[in-house]
Amino acid sequence: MPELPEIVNLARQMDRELKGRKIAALDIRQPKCLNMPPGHFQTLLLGKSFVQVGFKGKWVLAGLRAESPSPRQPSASQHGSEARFLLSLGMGGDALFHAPGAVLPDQYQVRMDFADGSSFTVRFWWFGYAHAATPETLGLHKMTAELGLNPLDEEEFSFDAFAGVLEGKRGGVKSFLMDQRNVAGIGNVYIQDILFLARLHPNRRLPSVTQDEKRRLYGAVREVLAESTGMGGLKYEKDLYGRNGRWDTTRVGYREGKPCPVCGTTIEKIKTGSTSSFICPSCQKPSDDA
Amino acid sequence: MPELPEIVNLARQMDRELKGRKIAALDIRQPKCLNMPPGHFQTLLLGKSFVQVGFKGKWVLAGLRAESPSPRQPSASQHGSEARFLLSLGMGGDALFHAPGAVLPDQYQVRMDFADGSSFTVRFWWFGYAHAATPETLGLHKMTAELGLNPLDEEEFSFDAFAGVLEGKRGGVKSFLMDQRNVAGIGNVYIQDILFLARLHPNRRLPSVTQDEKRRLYGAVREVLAESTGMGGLKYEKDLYGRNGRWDTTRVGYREGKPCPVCGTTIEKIKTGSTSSFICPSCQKPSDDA
DNA sequence: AGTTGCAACAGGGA
DNA sequence: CTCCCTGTTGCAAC
Repeated sequence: MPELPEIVNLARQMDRELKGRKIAALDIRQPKCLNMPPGHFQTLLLGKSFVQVGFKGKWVLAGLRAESPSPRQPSASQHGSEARFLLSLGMGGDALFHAPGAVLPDQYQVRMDFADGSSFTVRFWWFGYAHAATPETLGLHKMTAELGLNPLDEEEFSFDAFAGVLEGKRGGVKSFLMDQRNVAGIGNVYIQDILFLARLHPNRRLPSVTQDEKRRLYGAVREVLAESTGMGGLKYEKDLYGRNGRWDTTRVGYREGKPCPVCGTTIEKIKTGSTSSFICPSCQKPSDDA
Repeated sequence: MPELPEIVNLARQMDRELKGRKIAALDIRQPKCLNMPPGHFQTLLLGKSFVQVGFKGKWVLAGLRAESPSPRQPSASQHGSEARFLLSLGMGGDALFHAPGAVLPDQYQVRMDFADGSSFTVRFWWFGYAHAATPETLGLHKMTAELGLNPLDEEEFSFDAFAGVLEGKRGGVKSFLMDQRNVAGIGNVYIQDILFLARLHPNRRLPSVTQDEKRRLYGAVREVLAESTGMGGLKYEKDLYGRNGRWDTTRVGYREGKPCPVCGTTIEKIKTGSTSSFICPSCQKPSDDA
């Protein structure tokens, strides 16, 4: 579940399903994916319950709290009672909920067992992170602290805000959108259809992008991400219950050799920096500077 | 007098000529070339006498001291009595000594008048610096503090030291030698003949440079710089007394269209990054990676 | 299919 | 023909 639409849906499901569940046990099979020694990680999370689950870019951010021994105690006196759980699926993988008694998968990097017998397993295909923090250290968590605009938030991701982040940048349009410090949540899947809809070549230099093209790009980001989010994310990715999404890269992404849905020209796969891009050479012409 | 051979000769002459001379007045016509407000600059240098003059890369470094009011006073008690004068001619210019009564040039950025009526003028063609420091702040002077090996010092610039600085670097051989943090004093004039003698293309990647080629490169650096230093520097540059040097770029530097002195092939002028290079396309073949 | 950190590189400015 | 600073790009690592 790499990119923003999948993360949004996963976080929403986790919020509903995990809220109130108390972490009774932690099975950490790959300590390397943590940001601290396993013992410290356990100390931070064990015995705490999920309060709410949200997202930030490609990260799931969960807030947990220890159940107050005396409910009338003011929260200020509950030292160390709050924690944050931060999850990044990296290049893919899944995060699954298992009802009490359900069969657990063989492979996972981290497993949480809840007090009621249900479980939560996290499996990475490659390079994922299961991090923990306190409210105080959350700001020091670089991978989430420096994330840029949330493209699904209409207030935050206004056209003016988008144009403001673009201001003065000189690189290519693809590397700009994939830099999580600018806009948070776009990866190498959704970028393909975004650039196709905006009719921009991936290597197009930002200084030459016109106001009209900025508008198209802005609209394409919103359209593609909202569309997939509404369809439960990519059809190749699984949600919290192992169900696949319904969105497919129906335009150009990963469709080399097939015809462009607009003009019929054969879609090409090209190398752009260290990543691959899929373009319609007719709809997304390289510019003089691209 | 941009590069090391000219600076070495200038510093040597300044050491002999200026030693003991006391700065009686300072005429600062271009405050931008200083590293502090003119008033502070004057406070540091006025009334002090040159003690010795040396060099570091393309910089002339002079030590000055206030004459001790009581010669038997230990130096530790003479607070603020020492100063450093740092001079960089940038892309060219001259630093001239004028005997008492001599006619001064019309144009200069900084003029020093000495107590005996003699003078010293500094003129930049472009971007030069006349800086001052105390013994305490000298280490904070980034432009001189981070300079690398002195290629004219046989002890310091041993082949092993040279190979040590090369170790692990992955860029091109020209940008390596022109980076003053590696070896200090080589600019775009001497680099041309150095690379020609070493038979290396400017863009040759360091990881592919063989031990033999490293030896050739090391020898070429020493040979070219020592040769020019012994001839008083470049024939287009002037020394402290306005006299030109005798060294010319006799091999390939700035000789596009003329024949290579070794094989007769026509010398080419090529763009290498942001600087120009002059090569014999036959003697300095580009490698697979260059 | 991702992110970091570093080295190398390019552009603008003094 | 110089240098510094900044942003960008490429590479290796996890």
